[in-house]
Amino acid sequence: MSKKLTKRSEDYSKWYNELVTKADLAENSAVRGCMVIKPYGYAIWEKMQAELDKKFKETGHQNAYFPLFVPKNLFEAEEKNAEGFAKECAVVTHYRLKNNPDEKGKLMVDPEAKLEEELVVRPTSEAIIWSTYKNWIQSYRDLPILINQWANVVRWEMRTRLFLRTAEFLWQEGHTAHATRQEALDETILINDIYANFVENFMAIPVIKGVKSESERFAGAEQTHCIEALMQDGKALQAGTSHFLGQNFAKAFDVKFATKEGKLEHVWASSWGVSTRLMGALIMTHSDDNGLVLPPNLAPIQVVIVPIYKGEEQLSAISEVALEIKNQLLDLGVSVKFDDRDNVKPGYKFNDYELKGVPLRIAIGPKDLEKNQVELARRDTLSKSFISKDSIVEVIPSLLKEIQETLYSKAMSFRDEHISEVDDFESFKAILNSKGGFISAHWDGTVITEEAIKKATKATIRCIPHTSKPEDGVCVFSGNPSKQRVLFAKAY
RNA sequence: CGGGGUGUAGCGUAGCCCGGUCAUCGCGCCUGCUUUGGGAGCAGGAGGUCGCAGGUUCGAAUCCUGCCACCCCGACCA
Repeated sequence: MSKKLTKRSEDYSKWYNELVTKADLAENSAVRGCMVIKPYGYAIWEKMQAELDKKFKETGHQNAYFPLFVPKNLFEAEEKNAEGFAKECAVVTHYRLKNNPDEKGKLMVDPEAKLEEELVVRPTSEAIIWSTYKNWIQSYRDLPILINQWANVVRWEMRTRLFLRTAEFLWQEGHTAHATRQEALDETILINDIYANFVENFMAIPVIKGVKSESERFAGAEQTHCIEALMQDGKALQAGTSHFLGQNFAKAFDVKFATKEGKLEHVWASSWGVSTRLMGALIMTHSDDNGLVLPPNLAPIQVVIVPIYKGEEQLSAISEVALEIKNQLLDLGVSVKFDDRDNVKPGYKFNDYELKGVPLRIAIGPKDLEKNQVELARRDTLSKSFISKDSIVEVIPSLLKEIQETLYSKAMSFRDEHISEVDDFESFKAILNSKGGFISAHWDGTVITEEAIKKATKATIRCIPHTSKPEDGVCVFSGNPSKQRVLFAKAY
């Protein structure tokens, strides 16, 4: 196995796969289309979870948990939703195995143990949750219901990719019920804003907020709000979605409530989610040929201290200083690792922590002890400098903050450089195939045109941005009149 | 599900056309010594049903058939 990563510019997919496995985030599982998230990767996910969970609770949401299995008759209740997910459902049909009489030591599915009602492994939980909400809601006094669950879901995708599209993935899904249309709409937008703030401020990934076109909308939703990010290869990635479900699920599951006036009405709903796919976005937005680059807010290790020494004596002298620094930083809430492993050399450690994206590295050797200094290296810029040992406590926290901001603004300028305003289809195709990124173009609003563009270019409408101003123009494909620009891109 | 490719030690691989000391090499792992300011060196060592099941043959990693898995490109998707 070569020590260096494949270069990003040479083979983007290969670079990505190597990075994910070599940085110890995750690996392919022996189970088809599934992945194993390793401790280092999971630590990052946990930080993301904690931050999001805090935001949900601050806005009045509660966590709960619903079953993994959805009886088929419940699943099919909301027709559009069922239809949208039908092709990718794993289904439990039996509940027992038995010894295979023809092959010793082998098991077989017991044909006697066939389930009368098949169980769908949830690809999303609207059905099971709404069948439950039916029992929880009688009056306007029971509303709103603001519930989130952290769970795994299964979608039997044809082709999978670490973090971005696995057969099983972890996510949070919120499911809310409201008395009025407006309240449900407000919730939908509130959550999309929470997602945007989280992804921008914590993950340092700039996003575009908008709504999906009809054909890209969640199955069973009236409106799908989303945040769209741009990866370094010029492809877009849907980073989160928040759906306004109207009364579709309430009608499908017959969920009604008595209003103040004593009338019976169907409740209004939203659902929303982000998944471990965000890990993919994190990796693809910031990383380089040396490996992962983690924003300090999400880095499980923010600072690593590497000693450089000959012999026991030097090591113990350096350790003393290193541990003093470590404790000072821990007191400031900075997570620090002192790597005093003796079986690998400093150069190995330097490369290893660069691969793992640790934002700051402190190296301490005998020369530094003499000069009362340390060597400080930034992961994002790969630059090194010497700072006085006594200034560490001031420098590090502000530097971590600076790195966080630098990563964001770097990603932001890359993103902005890759939004092209285009008015004819030839340039549309040319730009899409040369520099990629988002293409802001007029669209006549029809599904037919959207389909035709997708067929011709593989680009889809990522969203109709909230910032898109009304502007008269003609559709880049059909030449029909258009009222505003939308964003196209090739997407993951 | 269509088109292409791959399966050899924990990882990455050579060998396959042309069957016969062919199981190769690198990384990693173990032991010892020397090393330590950007992926250490030397010496010794452990580790393999050559994806699975059949077949052809005196003899199969190599040829044939079937199956399985994975990867890439389409269709599908967060």
